[in-house]
Amino acid sequence: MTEIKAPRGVRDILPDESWKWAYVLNHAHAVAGDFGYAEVHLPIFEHTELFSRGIGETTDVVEKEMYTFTDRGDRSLTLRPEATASMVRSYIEHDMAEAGQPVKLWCAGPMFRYERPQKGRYRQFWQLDFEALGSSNPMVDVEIIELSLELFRRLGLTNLEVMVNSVGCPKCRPVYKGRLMAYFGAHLDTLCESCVSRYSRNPLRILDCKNPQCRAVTEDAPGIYDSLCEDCRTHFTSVTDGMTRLGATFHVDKRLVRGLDYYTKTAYEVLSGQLGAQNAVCGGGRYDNLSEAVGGPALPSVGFATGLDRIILVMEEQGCSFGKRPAPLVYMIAQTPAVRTEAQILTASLRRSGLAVEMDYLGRSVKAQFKAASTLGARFAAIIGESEMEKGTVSLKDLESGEQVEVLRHDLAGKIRKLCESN
RNA sequence: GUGAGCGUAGCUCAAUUGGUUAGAGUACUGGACUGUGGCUCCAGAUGUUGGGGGUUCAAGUCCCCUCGCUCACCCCA
Repeated sequence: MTEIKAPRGVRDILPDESWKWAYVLNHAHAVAGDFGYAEVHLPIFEHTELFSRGIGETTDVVEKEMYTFTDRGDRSLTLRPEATASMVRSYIEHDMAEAGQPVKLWCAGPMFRYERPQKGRYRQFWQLDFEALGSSNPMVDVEIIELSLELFRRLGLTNLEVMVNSVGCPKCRPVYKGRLMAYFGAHLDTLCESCVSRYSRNPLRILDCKNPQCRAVTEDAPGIYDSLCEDCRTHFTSVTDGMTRLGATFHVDKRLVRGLDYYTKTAYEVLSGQLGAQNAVCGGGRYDNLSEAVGGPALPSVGFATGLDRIILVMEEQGCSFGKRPAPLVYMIAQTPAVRTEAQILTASLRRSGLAVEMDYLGRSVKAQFKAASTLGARFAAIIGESEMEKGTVSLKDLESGEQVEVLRHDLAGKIRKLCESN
């Protein structure tokens, strides 16, 4: 029998790494609290229709990256490739319009896209997703962007680039699209093969092609600002003004477009040079028409998603702190086989008083148990041997200072606490 | 889906123009130190060389297929 391995593009987050994930998630919880976003837990699969209609039939995500399957009830279901559509679905389904607007929600969890794995890109990857639903106020756009930046600030990330743009709305985007097509139509022979196909499907995407020849052409392409309608123009100005007021550093990038159809007005990305080709740590923007696209009421909203795997990758490359790796406070050492049962009783009683305690189950030598205590990063070793057994005591060694005291068994937890406080 | 590079012990890597029993470091276990960690020394255990086929007297090494990993295109978090 051949060894079964994890499927391509998915991975195990093992103890060496999982504590770092917890660190980042803790900060996400804290920031969400400070900004007034409530956590929700959404399903990992939805009706395929939610994504095909919400994200857009002709997007790459829907066309070739979804994990779609039929269940036993013959329903077409899809592992979520992103969370925004589910958020909107949930808002509509639970009539959140009744609550004060905007409704501010966030969630964390795995997303699934069938793509060729590479640095910072997995088939199952975690996103933190924040959404403010039910407001068209540009100040909410500013809050969303500031929220993402504050999270990165608290995590100690540096050298991030914030790119902002407006992608217009159904009123003015067609106008811009027309102007783009008129422009690119005259340059079709110089564009790369995929840009030629983009020309007919979604000419805006030609703008972020990395091909040098295409870039040269897009350099002189008409910018979207001249085509924006009054509403989109003032909205965009309000957003950039708001960010400037908050002291945020950002670049207006007229090439920034989105691969998902639902974006309107504000689009933004946070980039890091540490991620290789997959350089987006965070992406988001406004999506005033997503709700209607999936059959809901008008619901102007703005939000962002950030990749947890990528955040951690960048943090590691930048040498950011993840706090302290969890370690036992006390390692219980049994000198002889005869006192092992006693060691377990002591371990249990310390744990019941809320202390992190570890002990040996391999019957290893005292020396090896001390070694394990050091390796695990325990602050104290509690030693119980024949003489302690007789006297009803435990020896307690501070592994940092090397000092050792002998205390009565029922004083052990108190003594440990006292030593922790005085230091 | 396309392209390039790479698969040897749990991990990081050796192994001459193809050459006989595939090694070292690290980690692990034990000992030196029979009740005390980090340092040092000694000993022990560990492999279908990713899998399959071919060439050859002989394959970890060369060829083909396959699987996987990595990076890039594409797309995005």
